[in-house]
Amino acid sequence: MSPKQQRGEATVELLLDAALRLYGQEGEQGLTVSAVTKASGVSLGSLYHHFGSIDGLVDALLMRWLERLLGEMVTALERSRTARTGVRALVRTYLSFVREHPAAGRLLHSSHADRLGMAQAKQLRDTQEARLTPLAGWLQRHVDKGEIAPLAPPLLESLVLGPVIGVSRRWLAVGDVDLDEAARVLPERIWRSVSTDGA
Amino acid sequence: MSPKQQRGEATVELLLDAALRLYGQEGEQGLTVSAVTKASGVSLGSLYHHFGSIDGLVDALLMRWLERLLGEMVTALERSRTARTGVRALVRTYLSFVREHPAAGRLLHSSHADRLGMAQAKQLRDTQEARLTPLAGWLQRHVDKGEIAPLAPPLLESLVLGPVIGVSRRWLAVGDVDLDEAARVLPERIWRSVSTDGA
DNA sequence: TGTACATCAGTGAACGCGCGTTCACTGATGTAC
DNA sequence: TGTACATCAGTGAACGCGCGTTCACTGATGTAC
Repeated sequence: MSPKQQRGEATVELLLDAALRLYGQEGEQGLTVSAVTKASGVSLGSLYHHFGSIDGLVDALLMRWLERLLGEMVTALERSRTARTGVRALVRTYLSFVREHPAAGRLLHSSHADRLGMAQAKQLRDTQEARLTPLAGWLQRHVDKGEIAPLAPPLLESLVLGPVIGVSRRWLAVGDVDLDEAARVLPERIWRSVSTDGA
Repeated sequence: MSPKQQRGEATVELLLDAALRLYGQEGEQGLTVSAVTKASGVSLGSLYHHFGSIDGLVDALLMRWLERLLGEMVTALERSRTARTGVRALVRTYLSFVREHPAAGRLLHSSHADRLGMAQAKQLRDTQEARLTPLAGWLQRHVDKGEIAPLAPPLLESLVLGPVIGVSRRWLAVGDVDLDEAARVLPERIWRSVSTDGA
């Protein structure tokens, strides 16, 4: 799957970069074989040599950016000692990632991502295990400590990431939301929704 | 746009129903002209007579179901007196809508919906004005009363609907979440995140 | 009530276009001896 | 260090398929007089 010669890696890089650029400009319908080859300057045959199909290329692109996002989130968590600072850091990390990589953000919210999550849930979890294990572990520790409410993990995930994704999608699609304000306000309110304390 | 003879309405109904059914079974790529005509039994020419294009049909389908969802949410709100019961009712209404109409839920979360929201934000707001005005009014009233935190409306919307959409998407795509548990747990936790009270 | 006529609704063959993919081939790279 | 060779990487013409759309036409409906 991965190139065994140096020039191969450069080609793969050119293709993935061009694909993301196109996705940012044109959306899903911009990701055609001819558009990607033209934008990257790489030949049609090379694309097929490295990715096998256009879906293979898109899957690889998704994986690459999912790994980067998860990597940043794990890093943010590892710097946090309490559950509260951790949750707040997650929220801020996600928002700044999307601000910095809007096209990647769009991609990760797209139906391609859903399709990948559906078709290859197991494979995805294997591939991203290095990222997901620390996340799950951190969560479990703070649930055990009684700081985070003992809900099913998907519910906790939705409570934390749901509003962040909502704001991100809106910022990307409509633009009528202030990311700075969101980064100021959301972390504490989201923390409230998953903490054990309170009302 | 809308049919001027009775039999026209029936045809439109057949087409929209078939399209939703296909979308539920096959996803976006199932929504082709030939698939819709075959599944509906309606001729190709009739489809173009009523909708002008396949995108026109999909847009109409989206509008129809968006209106139904918003309608149910407005109804739920009108039955609620306090901000807390209102927010909780919104959450539960959304979840039961998705449970009852999974294909429509998928459609409303799709990139088609984003595209519509982006391209026609203004037109959408005009078309759905009858639904959106009561929602915005309800929100403003309870912000004024000091029950709901005075945040920008898109942020409030994300805090309330974000987790619900997150859970719905996950239920639709992966299925590893219990909607009953979500309906039990989420309303109160979401309420916490938007209420003025507390920590 | 009857008739003429404009409009609406429905039909399906035909078209062209752009898509993803294949394939036979050339050239570059790295390795074994 | 030199050479032979297997493998990897890159190339682009060609293909076929399914897509959305057009269009000339027939039939049904409703309305005016």
